[in-house]
Amino acid sequence: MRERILAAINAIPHGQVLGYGEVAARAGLPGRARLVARLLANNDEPQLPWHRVLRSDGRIALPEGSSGWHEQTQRLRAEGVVVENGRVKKPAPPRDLDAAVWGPG
DNA sequence: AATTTGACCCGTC
DNA sequence: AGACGGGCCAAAT
Repeated sequence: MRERILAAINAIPHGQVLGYGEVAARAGLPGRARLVARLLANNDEPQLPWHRVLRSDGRIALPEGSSGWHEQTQRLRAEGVVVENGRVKKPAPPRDLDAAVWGPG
């Protein structure tokens, strides 16, 4: 299942972000958000786009001021994501409502 | 083995 | 927006 979660995180498109819960759900593990967090805390894959994973509030999960916090903030900004005061604005919502309902197509 | 801890989430107030 | 309680599960004490 670990690979499942890693795959879900790897599946996050550039410039888009996802919540732990959503990642867990996409990985087939609804309610196991903490498990995702655990994996990231023990992330072995250096290329893993962990910076695209946020809290459901759109806030960065790491404590503000910590190196990881800066890391995630910078990486997100590098992808065009607007980060302010440790929180992400508009957590990459679908542009079209139809697309959200009917899927990306 | 019991309790605490941790990159969390949801409903409710 | 923020605070509370309940759920979830594996590692660390």
